Amino acid sequence: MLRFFNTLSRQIGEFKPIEAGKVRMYICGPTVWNFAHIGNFRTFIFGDVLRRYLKFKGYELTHVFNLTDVDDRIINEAAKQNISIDEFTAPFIQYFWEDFDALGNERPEVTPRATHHVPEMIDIISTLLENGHAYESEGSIYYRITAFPEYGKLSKISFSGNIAGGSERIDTDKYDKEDARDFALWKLVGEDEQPGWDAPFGRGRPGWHIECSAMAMKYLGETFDIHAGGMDLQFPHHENEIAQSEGSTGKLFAKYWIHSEFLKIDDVTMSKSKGNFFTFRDLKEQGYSPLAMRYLLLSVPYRKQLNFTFEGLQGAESTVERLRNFRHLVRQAKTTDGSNAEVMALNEKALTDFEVALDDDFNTAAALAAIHDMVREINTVIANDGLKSDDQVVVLEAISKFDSVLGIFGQEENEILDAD
RNA sequence: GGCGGCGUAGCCAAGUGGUAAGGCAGAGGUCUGCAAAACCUUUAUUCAUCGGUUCGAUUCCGAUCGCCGCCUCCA
Repeated sequence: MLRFFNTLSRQIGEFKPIEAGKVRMYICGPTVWNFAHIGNFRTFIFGDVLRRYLKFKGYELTHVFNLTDVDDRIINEAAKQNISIDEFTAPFIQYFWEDFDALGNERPEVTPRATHHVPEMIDIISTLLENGHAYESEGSIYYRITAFPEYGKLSKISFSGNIAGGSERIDTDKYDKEDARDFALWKLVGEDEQPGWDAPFGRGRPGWHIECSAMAMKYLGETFDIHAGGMDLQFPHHENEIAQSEGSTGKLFAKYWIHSEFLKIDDVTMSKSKGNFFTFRDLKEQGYSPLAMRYLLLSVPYRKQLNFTFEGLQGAESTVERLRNFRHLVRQAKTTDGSNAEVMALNEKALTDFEVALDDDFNTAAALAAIHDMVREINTVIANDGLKSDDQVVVLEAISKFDSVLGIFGQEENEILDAD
């Protein structure tokens, strides 16, 4: 029975999809203004494991993973280079998918781009204007938070207690909003200014949050099962998505919310703004393998902060090598007919432990331990007694099952050795 | 100021009211022509500190210290 932590309820509970046997899931993807760093990939790799595990559990999955290809950073960078935002983002989109694939992630069913869904965003904004959840001010459109009493239900942020320590940031807003918390749905853009889209309420460009609402509801419906993303998106991004979506439909937006924790480096959050980040390419150039990076990022459960160190990455490299050697050893083992009860039992136990671990809030650390236990024990059997033909088959099947979820064994590179 | 999380061996890390999974690194050994791989043994009387509850706490409660995050663009 799959159980996991739902940010909405702040509790671990059983997963019950809206429609039996099917899961509709949305995960916030990258803003393609730069190379994604491995902190970003921690979330995306976890999302991939989440995706694969749902399939492992037999669910039919529709997984939407968006690309944000319009925002202030992109507009500014494109302007600096005097090119369109599409020209600016094109290479980063390509790099992103290259890195995403190289790290062993499966492509989601739908990977929409924000700029291709502006009409959908305009529709939602129109609805919000009609039903009083949005208003116009100086040509831009803002969300009226007072019209959505449940605002704050995801992040549990209380606005009654004032933010004495840091409120000056909110109050410095230069726009004319009814309430400091209100956020932009549509930003006014001049006639010649790019990028800009025509809407019934004026030429402009979408706010960040509305993108995800529009893409999620377009492909998954007004209510869907799981919405995931990084911790930092919990507020305000996800809170605002809920406000926009539920404000326009009057229905529950997402039933389960999952947030993955940060990657830290030297005990500080790895982020572009802090400048302390490594991209996939940085590490690749230094000779580290994608499998080791993936292993390292999965070795700590997703709800716990992970401190990135090169010592840890080096260790992951050794560990992955050991796992790959094991598979190779099993494949190569000279077998005799029949089966060994001990191996069969070890195999069963590993599969059970693996599933129990992941059923328990996606405990990848415990799932890996289950694999290691099996590897060690069966290595011993191989060293002492050799392998029976049936053992070989079931063990290879088990590895394949583990890897259908985790993706840490990688491709078979030494097929020549197994050519027989 | 508000809210949340964390503190387990050299490093990463799971976990439970009954006496510490797993991985990496280190040490010794087996195997091997050498090496690699693999295997075996070994590495926390102890789970930040101090109290409390309990027959018994790392696990529950309280306090303290330390670290991190969100409240502002960020996976």
